[in-house]
Amino acid sequence: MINAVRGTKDILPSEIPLWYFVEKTLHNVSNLFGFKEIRTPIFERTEVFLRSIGSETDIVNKEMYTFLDRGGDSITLRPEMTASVVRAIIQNNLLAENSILRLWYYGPLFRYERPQKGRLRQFHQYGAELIGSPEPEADVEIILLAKEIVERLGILNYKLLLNSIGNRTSRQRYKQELISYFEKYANSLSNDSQERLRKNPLRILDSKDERDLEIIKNCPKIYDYFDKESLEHYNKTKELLALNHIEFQETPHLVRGLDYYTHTVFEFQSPILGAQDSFGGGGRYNELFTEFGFKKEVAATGFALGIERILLILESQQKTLPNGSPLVYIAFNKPEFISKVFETAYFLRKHDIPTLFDVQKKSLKAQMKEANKYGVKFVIIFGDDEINNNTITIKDMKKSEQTTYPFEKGIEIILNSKSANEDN
RNA sequence: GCGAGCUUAGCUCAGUUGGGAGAGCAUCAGAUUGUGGCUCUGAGGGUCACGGGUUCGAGCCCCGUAGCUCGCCCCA
Repeated sequence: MINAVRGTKDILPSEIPLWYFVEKTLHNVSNLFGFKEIRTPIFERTEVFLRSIGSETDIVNKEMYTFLDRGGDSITLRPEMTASVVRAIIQNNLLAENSILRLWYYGPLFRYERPQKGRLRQFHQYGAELIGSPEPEADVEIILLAKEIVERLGILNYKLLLNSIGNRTSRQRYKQELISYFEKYANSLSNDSQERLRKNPLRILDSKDERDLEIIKNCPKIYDYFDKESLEHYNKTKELLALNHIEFQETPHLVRGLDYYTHTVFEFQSPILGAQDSFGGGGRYNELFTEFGFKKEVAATGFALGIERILLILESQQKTLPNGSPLVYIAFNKPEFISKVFETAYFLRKHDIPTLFDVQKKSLKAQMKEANKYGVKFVIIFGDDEINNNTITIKDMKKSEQTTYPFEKGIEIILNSKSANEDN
């Protein structure tokens, strides 16, 4: 037996209704906020991600699906989408005609990691980017969009964590202070954190190690190193969130894993997800466009949601949706009646009536069983009597009642029942 | 990259000092020969992950391999 590769999975028919529900919600809310969809290729030149994500991040160092194509170019399956979107904006010159862009995206991403609960090698994200505004209003609009989706999906017991990591100069100053602080305790830090001290000291703040936590408790606070711009941006953001009655938890140690963030960062968490409790997150990335070599700075802010993690949450909340049933099953008695069956099915389908019938030469009884299993509303029965008299027997499966009509009349009844059935 | 646990029928699992491979659900077929759901009867389906070893004998003990799951790192 050949299995799907590690960390990938099939989305089976029984799961599709929930996916549709989530996708429909994403479309609707994006639309409500005036965001337009953008679709980019699922692979890019490796350079796109090297520039944006940060060369010291784990994503770049050990998680990318990178290969040389037949032309010798280094190609990478996208591990996130913001970089692709920025590349597409620049390449297509989308900022020439708009000073601001409201974009959303949805699709599969790839990261080479050990799979575990809520973590796959191919997974899906929805994301939205508000590009062209440095104002806190934009950050808040993004958070409002995220929250509206989360609420409409019916996710319970989630938390919104908020922090700011300031602008570049503030962060540089803070980073220096952090390094000199942690160096004093370098020998007491966990191995992971000693590594972080070299590569990305900010991430020590996010450690779960108990020894680290003890040391982190008294470390310098980032807010003390903010310059005027950073402080004002952060305060204004919090103020606007309060204005919108958004509850959040200020989390000074919230540091996200991608290097391109500035100022606002935030994360949505759910307790049911276990070790990976974050199902969405984002923040501001004012420096990403210049990283790409764009001629001027473009302020931007955005977020992404992990679809599989959202589905885990919804499943834990027993959220299920019915799989749509065909309306009509045509059962018949003798193989030679098949021409009548095809003819009737053709007509009904032309009139948008979902119709199916047996293609295994099953007994009438077995056909009824199958009809029942599919949950159809009506079974049309063609037996000897119906064929000989040009009639049609319609059985209402719910009421368990059946009536024989002249053929034309019976068909009319089916057509008329469609509108009444449409709300499921 | 590191650590732990699991792997018996399509699915969920039971298998008690190592000696008969089982249940429920699902599937299929019957229960006055045109008709589903409930009930009853019956049937099919397993090299007990794979490969070695110990033993008269292994699903059960030992070693190895693979797969899955969970955790660390990191992230959605």
